[in-house]
Amino acid sequence: MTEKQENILSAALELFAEEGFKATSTSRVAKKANVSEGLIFRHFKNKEGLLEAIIQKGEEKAKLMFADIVLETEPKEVLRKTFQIKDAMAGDEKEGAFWKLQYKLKWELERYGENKMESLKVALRNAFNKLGYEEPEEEAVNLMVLIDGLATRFYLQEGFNIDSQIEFLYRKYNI
Amino acid sequence: MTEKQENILSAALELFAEEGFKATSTSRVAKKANVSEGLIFRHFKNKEGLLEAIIQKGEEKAKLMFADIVLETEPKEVLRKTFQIKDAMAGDEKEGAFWKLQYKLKWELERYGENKMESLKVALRNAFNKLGYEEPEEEAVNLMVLIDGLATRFYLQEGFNIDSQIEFLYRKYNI
Amino acid sequence: MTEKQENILSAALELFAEEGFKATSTSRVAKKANVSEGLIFRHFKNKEGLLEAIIQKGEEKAKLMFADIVLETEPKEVLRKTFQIKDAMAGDEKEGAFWKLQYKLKWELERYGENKMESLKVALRNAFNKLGYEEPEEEAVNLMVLIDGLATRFYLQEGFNIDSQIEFLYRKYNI
Amino acid sequence: MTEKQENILSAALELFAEEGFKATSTSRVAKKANVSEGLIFRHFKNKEGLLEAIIQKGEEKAKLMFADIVLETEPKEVLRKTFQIKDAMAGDEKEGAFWKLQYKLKWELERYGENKMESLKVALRNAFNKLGYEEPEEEAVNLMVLIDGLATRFYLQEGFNIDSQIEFLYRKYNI
DNA sequence: AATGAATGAGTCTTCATTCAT
DNA sequence: GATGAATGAAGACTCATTCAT
Repeated sequence: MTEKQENILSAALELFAEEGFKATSTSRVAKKANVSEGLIFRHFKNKEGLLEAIIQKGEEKAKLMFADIVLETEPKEVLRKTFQIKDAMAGDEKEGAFWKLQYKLKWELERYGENKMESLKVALRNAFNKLGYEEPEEEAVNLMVLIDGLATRFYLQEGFNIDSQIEFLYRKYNI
Repeated sequence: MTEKQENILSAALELFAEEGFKATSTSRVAKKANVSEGLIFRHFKNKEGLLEAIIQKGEEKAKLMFADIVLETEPKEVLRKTFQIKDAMAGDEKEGAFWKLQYKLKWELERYGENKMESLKVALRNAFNKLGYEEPEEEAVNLMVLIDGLATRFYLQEGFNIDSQIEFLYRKYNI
Repeated sequence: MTEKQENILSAALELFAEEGFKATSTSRVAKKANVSEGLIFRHFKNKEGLLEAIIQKGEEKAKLMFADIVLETEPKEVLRKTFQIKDAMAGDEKEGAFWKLQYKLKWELERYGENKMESLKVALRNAFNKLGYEEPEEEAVNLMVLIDGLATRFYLQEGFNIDSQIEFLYRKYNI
Repeated sequence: MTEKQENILSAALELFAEEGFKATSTSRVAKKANVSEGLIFRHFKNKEGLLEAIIQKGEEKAKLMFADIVLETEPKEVLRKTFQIKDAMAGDEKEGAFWKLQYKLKWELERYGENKMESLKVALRNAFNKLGYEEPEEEAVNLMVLIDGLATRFYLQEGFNIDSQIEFLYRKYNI
């Protein structure tokens, strides 16, 4: 992967996350990456190919994060680590942009199955089970839904204080 | 408001909700509304003017719904009615499309302040207060965030069982 | 059919006939027709749609010409009229261009069935039959093949004297 | 001439003959020849240089064929050998493609003078003269025109029975 | 000799918008 | 109020060609 290829990838990631996939023109990506427009197509074939490449690259990072949660045995730690997803979302430009892109794409393309979340659900269900919750399955789903909501607010509602809200959840879940 | 104007409005509502604002061309709106493309601009000036008109029209419906919740004094009823937002989201084509559009636009344009939700928050805070919750403000915000998450799932995750999840919440909130 | 539409059509006809279909850019057609490039697509949908429109329009002219031959009962007159196809090929800019286009397209796109020539073959076979030729079918095909050859030379070989060659054929066929 | 150079040449020959010169991209030639695109330009300078090389290589083959006809003294044999051009057109992939390319290019680029055919005309004129035809010059031209027509049909009209047509000509010319 | 990265000009096409009628 | 013709700018993508290695 040449330097220019990397430039394209990260320029596109930021622009897609900021403006959306359709709304971002390949010419703007090229300009931001300081690259001729044609090069995008030579390397990624399509605008979609470009998107695919971005996603695939990020997916690996995501898997690592989930793996860390899934392997955790201490139930409270599972919950705590789950809430730390927020740190990824608020991470450096590239990491944060990637997570924002995930949600943007969900809404724009209605693509991206939740199946890759399945392992997280299993981990959460186990954790809630161990913690004695009566409906661990529902609790797990509920928590994941809540995280989608938090992401929505975090990315879209200017001034939303996600930290205080997460602290509240720490208290609520007693962790 | 002539019939053709209405046609344009509802055609645009559906298309914007389905495909997104940018991705929907005025020509497709015109075709779906059985109207010449020029007419859109005569009536709404802009593509954005068209969006504005849709939003404004829907806003009124939304206000009515929130008003009903805000005026409610029985705290458990406040919660129950809040969860009934789901029925609106699952409503007939136009109502459902309108709510979907709200979220789509949030992500696409990152516009639409939450201020119109402020009244709902107040109502929920009061309700949680009356119900003896220790942190009514945080509980209110938490519930609203949860609703955003539920909407995300409802619209995007094929096969998501929102009803069972809401029933779970009924139990959780003991209503 | 507005004036601009006609302009597009005849500009395209000339350019396609001169340079070929693929080699002619829609932007050059637009420029030659004094028209915005977009208009081509509004009226003809595609570059191919434009070609289709040209062909269909010319096809009618061709049918008329063949009809005149087919209805002729005097066999020598049938042959004479067949050779008059040359006058069409050498006709005014539009007519000449149309016939040239036919051959260009044959070679460029390998499209255009000969079935529309079938009626001409029948007429020629009958004529040769009446004139006592022993193999009227083969004579008919041979003459049509010869005409393809003449067209090839007429359009491509600078300085080819088609008239003297046709006069020779008049003598050969004794007409 | 290295092996890769040969690969390029024959890949280009086939593609040009199949799709036309303009319609064939250098990238497709490179792909078909299993060669980097740059190599085409290193060896042939231009896309046109590539064409030139193909033509020049083929020209030699053509000269050999014509030479055989020209040196023939028996007039009927001259005619017979002329009709055997068909065997070259129907020859193996490379030989057939080369002849098809000749005609394709005639129509696409309107290049390729007939002067290289001049020697064939002389041979035919002599033959017709010896055979006692009254207008040997015109007969010669006529036959060559006919061959262009036969080529047109052979390459473009699916199902055209060129053999039966040539047999008919054998009878007609009494050879 | 050979590659593969890189480019700039050009291709077809779509889009929001204007205007005469 | 309503149409449909018309446009200019921008969109994704392709192409012949160059150049460093």
